[in-house]
Amino acid sequence: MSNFLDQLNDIQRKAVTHTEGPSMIIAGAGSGKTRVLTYRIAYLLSKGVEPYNILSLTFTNRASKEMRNRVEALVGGHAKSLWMGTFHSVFAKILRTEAPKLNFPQNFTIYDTDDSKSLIKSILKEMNLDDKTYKPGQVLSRISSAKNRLISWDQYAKDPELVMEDEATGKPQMAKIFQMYQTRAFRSGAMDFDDILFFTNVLFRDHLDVLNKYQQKFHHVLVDEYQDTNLAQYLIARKLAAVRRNICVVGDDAQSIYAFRGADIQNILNFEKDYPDAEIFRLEQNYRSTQNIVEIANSVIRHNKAQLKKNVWTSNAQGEPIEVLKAESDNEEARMVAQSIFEEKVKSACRNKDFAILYRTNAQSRPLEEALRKLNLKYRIVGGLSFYDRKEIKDLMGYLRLAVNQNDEEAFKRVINYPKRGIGDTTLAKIQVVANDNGVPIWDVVSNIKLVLQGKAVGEIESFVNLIKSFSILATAKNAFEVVDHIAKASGIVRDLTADKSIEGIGRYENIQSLLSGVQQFVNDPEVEDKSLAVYLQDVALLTDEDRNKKDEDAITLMTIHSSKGLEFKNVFLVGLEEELFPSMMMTGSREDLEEERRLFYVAVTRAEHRLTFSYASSRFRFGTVRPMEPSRFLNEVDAKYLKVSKKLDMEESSGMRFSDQFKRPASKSNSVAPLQIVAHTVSANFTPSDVSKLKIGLRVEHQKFGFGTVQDLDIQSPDKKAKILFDNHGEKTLILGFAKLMVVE
DNA sequence: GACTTCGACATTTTT
DNA sequence: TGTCGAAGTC
Repeated sequence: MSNFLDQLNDIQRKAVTHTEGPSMIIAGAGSGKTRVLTYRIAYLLSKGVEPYNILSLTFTNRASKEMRNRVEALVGGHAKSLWMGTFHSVFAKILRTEAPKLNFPQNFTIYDTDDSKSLIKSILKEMNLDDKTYKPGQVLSRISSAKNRLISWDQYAKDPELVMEDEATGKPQMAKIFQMYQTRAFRSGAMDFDDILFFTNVLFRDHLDVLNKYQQKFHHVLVDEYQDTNLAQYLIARKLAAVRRNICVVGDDAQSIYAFRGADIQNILNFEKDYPDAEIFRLEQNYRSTQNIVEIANSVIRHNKAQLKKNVWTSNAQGEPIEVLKAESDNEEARMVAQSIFEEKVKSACRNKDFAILYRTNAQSRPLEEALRKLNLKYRIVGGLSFYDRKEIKDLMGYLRLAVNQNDEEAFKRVINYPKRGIGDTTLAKIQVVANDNGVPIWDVVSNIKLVLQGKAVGEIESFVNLIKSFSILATAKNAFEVVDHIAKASGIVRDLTADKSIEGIGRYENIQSLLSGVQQFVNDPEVEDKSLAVYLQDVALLTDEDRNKKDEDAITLMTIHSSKGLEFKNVFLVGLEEELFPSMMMTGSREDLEEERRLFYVAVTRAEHRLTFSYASSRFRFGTVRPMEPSRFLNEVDAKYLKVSKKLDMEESSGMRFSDQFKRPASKSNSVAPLQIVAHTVSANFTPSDVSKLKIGLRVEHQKFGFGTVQDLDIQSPDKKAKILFDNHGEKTLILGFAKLMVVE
């Protein structure tokens, strides 16, 4: 028992053994955070705490699965009864038992984002609103962020500030849509992702007996990735820990990258205020990466203002410099990356799975895939189009959901006419109107369809209703696999798919088979007690794709930086380091947004153990055309002494040059594909950079590389002072004055 | 009601 | 690029 404590450094051990009272572990990247968490749980168990009295919350299924495995490795079987999972899965489970208290059915459906959007679309249509002003995605994220802040629709409608914002953006009906959305979801017996957290809060607020039950139950509450909690999650954790006060949060403010989803970095920054008696542990030694990588990460994150004090260091080797690949196009970038992986594999006998390619957006994966395929390098893509997003899977899931919860409107609309049974939009619209007018679920209308309609549709609907009824009866009687197997056939989906002999058709059929084998696994899993379809659906609704193909095949990993959080690789390629792509165009507006992008960059860099490679291209296929790209400002922020540029550079004297200047290129005049002509500028002999304060709008200036130009605009308020300059030969550029050297021409 | 065609459109991150 | 919706046709 004490032996496993020996595997920890001093601070780690203190963090593990300090079990009474609140504590916060600030865990720098690669500092053994998961190890501390799992050892802490193992330590608690060894002290006699029962596993079902420990609640451990994570953000991703992957993290919770990994933690469970590692705890199990330490303490064996009784790790199984730990309450360990994502916020969403743990509280969906609790809500399932407490659902009647909130007037939700026990078998409530969980709407995914598509369901939510589709519901919003129908509401817009019914309200006769234009879905161009009210973009469903935007409406949803507005509703979502309200719920993350625990604002209900009626509070929303009463909030003058929110209403004014909506009026200012030309969306006065937003509050009404919000109301309709909640009403309809409720009527469908459905919660979306945000509702799970929102209604957990409602449950704990309105039913103190329930809150008390769980407060007594959970002697210890652990929260991983605390910097990513939103208000709803924060309050849940705080309430649950309010009585016993054994709350331990782990996080790294430098890795907070989910503000767009309502995460509030203040939660971690204010922990000490919330719990003045909290013990704080700082894990600052990085065991993962080389010195170069750690230092380059530090040098970038230093540009951020809001941070907790910490000093990440490592005793690892210096390591290789960070290589920078400079390409003409996205395709060339991809080829260079693939080539580099190929060579490194030969050189250092690495395996495919030692490599990861990280990018900002999923769309960037295509050229990379192509290049890897050409070199016969095996890869796998994490994220992107999920298995569960595929049409055929959604169709089948629609039937399954209906079998469990007939009020599920989105499922109903999805399958009522698939496979085709002659029930079209017109009929559906009529039914919808009746349902709305009477405030009842669609199902109530269709099961009494004769009262509403006549004609040939009636027969079709009746047989559909009977079909679903038979599924529903089956669903309570048999296990999930038997039910799904039957429904796949009886619904006609299998027949429809097997009729299609095209390659895609066969693929779709295979996906159905693959879903079936997933259900089989679920049924065969000895840890699953209740093998009903209802439980299966609850599980699967919160699952993402990664959780399926967990096979550790030997493949290069391609993924977004976001999904790389928490992982590590020997060799990391961070690609697409270009302005407007990374940092993303949408994130350069405010300092907060830009800082989040910088943290994202930090996360990417710190995934690497030995070797880190940056790459960027000077043109990229985006928005349907080839567009010229500028190197990312982040390249200018890293300390140049750690970098090694591999491609030949623009010939330039190194004397007095900052590395960052190497990344500057003239702007192209048009969006043409042609490589850019670099017009060299010979610096005047007397060139001495002028002080920033000398700059004024309208003045003539000289730049080392861009030559002469006129100052158009100045921004010396913000931390990175900028000047917009119209160069005679290079067009307009916005320069960061910290790097660009400008001389005022007298 | 089903199927086709065309044009507009937008492309950040995810439980 | 590829998806989606609207409009037109059978």
